Amino acid sequence: MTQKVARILDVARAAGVSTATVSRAISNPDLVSEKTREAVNTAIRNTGYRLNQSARNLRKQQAGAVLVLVPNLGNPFFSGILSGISEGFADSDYSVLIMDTNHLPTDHTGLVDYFLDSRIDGMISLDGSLPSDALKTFESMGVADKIVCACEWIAGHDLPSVRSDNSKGAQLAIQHLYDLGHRKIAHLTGPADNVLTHARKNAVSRMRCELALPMRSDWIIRGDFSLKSGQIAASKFLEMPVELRPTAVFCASDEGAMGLISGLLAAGVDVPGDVSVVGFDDIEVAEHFVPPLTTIRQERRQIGIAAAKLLRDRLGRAGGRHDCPIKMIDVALKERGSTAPPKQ
Amino acid sequence: MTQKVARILDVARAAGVSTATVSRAISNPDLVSEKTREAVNTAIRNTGYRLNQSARNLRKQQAGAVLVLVPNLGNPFFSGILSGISEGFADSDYSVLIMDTNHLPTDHTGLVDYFLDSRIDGMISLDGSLPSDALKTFESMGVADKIVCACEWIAGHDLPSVRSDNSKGAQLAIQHLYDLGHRKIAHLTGPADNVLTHARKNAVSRMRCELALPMRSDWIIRGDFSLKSGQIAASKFLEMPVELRPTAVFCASDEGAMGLISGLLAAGVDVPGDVSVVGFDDIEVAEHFVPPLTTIRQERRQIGIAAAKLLRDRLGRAGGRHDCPIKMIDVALKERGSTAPPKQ
DNA sequence: TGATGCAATGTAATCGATTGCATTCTTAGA
DNA sequence: TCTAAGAATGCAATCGATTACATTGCATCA
Repeated sequence: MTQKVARILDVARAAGVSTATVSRAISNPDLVSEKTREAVNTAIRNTGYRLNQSARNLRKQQAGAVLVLVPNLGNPFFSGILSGISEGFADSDYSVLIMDTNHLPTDHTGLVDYFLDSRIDGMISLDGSLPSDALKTFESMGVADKIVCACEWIAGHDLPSVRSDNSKGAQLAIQHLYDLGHRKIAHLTGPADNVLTHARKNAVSRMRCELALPMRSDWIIRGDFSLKSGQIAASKFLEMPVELRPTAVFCASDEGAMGLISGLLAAGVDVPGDVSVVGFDDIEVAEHFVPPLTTIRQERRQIGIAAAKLLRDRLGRAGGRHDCPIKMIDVALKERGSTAPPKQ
Repeated sequence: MTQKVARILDVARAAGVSTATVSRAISNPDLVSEKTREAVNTAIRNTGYRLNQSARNLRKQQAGAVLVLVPNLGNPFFSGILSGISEGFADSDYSVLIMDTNHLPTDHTGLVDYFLDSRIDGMISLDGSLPSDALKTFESMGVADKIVCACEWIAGHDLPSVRSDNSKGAQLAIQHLYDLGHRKIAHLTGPADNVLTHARKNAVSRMRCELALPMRSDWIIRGDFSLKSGQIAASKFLEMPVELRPTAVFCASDEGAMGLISGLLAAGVDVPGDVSVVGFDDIEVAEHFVPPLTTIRQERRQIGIAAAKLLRDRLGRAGGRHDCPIKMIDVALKERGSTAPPKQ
């Protein structure tokens, strides 16, 4: 009843060749003759043969899996990237593991084990705050060249990475507000220790100089990308004397922007009537929000695909090479309903 | 320089025992003497030995991984469940793969391959809409008893599952509105073909009878759990003649509720002043929304942990048994700012 | 004609752990 | 003192694919 699954030997017998030939027909079709290849394929079909990944992995000394490290799975921003990564590995022999760094002990010991246990061959980190210790361990284990970053990157370590053009994004946002006529422009930042926060904040500062915009220190509002921090920003806004309030806020994340807008609307401050708001990310809900959010679109799926490609390249190679490509993905302004010219 | 990683044989030599003993010391400590066990452990520490999972998997004819099937990774509702599942497998030798069914071909062929290729030993599906064909294939392959459902379940198939007490949730919501004084209560449903939609809608109907609530067919608003469908529901609401409008809406999802509220607020209908809204799920943003959302809390993390436990039990057993436990997780009403007594 | 090279295929070792069976050692009971 | 049972351990086959190396067959060229 429970018929045994076919092994490579069964295929070999059915095709009248050796297991070596079957193996080659599968992984290196060029090495076998046209005729044999067909015989093998027929035999595979007839026997219902399926390659045993464990056996292959053992023999090839690989794990057949890669790990994606996500700072917070609950953040909808990451789904598109994961989707792209999955797609990028779909036609490969790698499985994609996903892990939330929130669920990891803070020292990331468990993570190191994954490599050590040869459960994964490589890693894509969407988390720029990997502890330096963990990275050093990876380096000493010789697997550091099997790690790539996406979206965020890790300051002080030369890891290949794929990222959006954050400077350009911030530039586009400020320029858009400027073109609408805004001059008093505030910035809601991300968390203090985040690389994206710096990149975006610096670009904002540069634009401020360039366009000779007025500046007040409380127009830099510290946030952390979250909805909640947006609401807090709203109360800070409301505390400002009316004449000192900015007429526009560029937020480093869509969630922050949405929280801010909710808070402002609830207090009777109209968006975009009284204040214009620009977000960053273009997460799914952005265009369904009320008002629909003007934001900087990140091509999340593309970032994922590019990161997958980058890692696959490195997995293929012998390793040891220490180049560190940085792939920049373009961003674009999505003009929607949350921005308008300032009241004069 | 690049020292070879220690194999079990190296440990055996260092401890002065056979590989069999080392293996037993690791996987079945009871079988070896106290003394040997210590010697082996010391040897493991000294050699820096790490078990090679591929080798173990090959020998034990297992994959060492389970797959979690998510209908839509972009939906923040699932993150807590994933977190629970990860936690439930943290102390096991299983890796957790996560896959979004959106990225799968609609016939789920790729999925079937995962089992066939012995890349996974079992599966947790958060998606109740797995095609029957795929399930039949699993049955004929004899792996159907390695599948459990969580949150959603699959109508017409006897799979073990973990789910929230949806009826109770709906009951609590309606009762809460009733207690506040509402009688004209509408229901924003989920997508038509979803098991949760039915469970919640049926419970609503039952409560309507029980409490002798008035009923109009347009008080059942068809939605699909999404933010957008909430906004659409808002326009439907606004189209109703004022005297026929419900004074409260129970939504089958938080996102739907949030979309609805946004739509209503934008049109000048106050929540909860003019209409009370109750959600379902208690996703993270719910309590940060404006107004904070009254909702039915699902213990997502617990669901995940329970599902992991259920699957681990079945992975341990020989298989073939055809019991089908259903674990019900309790829900609770979270009273927040989106509900209030109706205007009289 | 014989040597040479290349393409196609086969043989068998190998990856590293697990485990059925055999063996040795202990200890209790007769 | 001898036997038997049970505990502890070792030996060696095994999981299923890959691949270094060996072999065969054929075409080409001097």
